[in-house]
Amino acid sequence: MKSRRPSCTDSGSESSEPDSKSPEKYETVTRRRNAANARERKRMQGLNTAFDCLRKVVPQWGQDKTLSKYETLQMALSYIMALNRILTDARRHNAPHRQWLDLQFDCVQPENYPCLVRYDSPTDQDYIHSSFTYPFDGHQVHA
DNA sequence: TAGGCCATCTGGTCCT
DNA sequence: AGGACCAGATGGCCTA
Repeated sequence: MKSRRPSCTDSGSESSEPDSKSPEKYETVTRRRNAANARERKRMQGLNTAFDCLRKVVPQWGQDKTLSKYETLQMALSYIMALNRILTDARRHNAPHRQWLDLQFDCVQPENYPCLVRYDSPTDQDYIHSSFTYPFDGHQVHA
């Protein structure tokens, strides 16, 4: 995790000038602003923690570079749709053998990444690739 | 150097 | 009144 923002002081509010007519009011405004900044920082950190959790669950091709927030959301969306499709197809084909369903879930387990899937056959490979369509091109979601 | 991504600050709005 | 959430602005870091 990068630590940033060396140019701005941690306390913030240097740039803005609260009403300086009353020193007390100035202090109150400054204190509240700093508190709000701290809360916002904490909130964003929580959000980033959530993104990190999501990145761990979501497939990630090529581990050299972490997904951006936008990419993570897109990937999560695509991942959910892929899983949903697997379930739908299982129902449609009446899934006579639970083994089949297990195989599909096996194929999209995160621990199998970055390859994404464990291919048992060329057919499986095609199926999963068609199920999982993260839109690297143009950030479009293909349903 | 430009563009992408990000952290932080800030003011506004809504809710408790 | 104060906290949570949000979006815009700003500036730093990194990579092609």
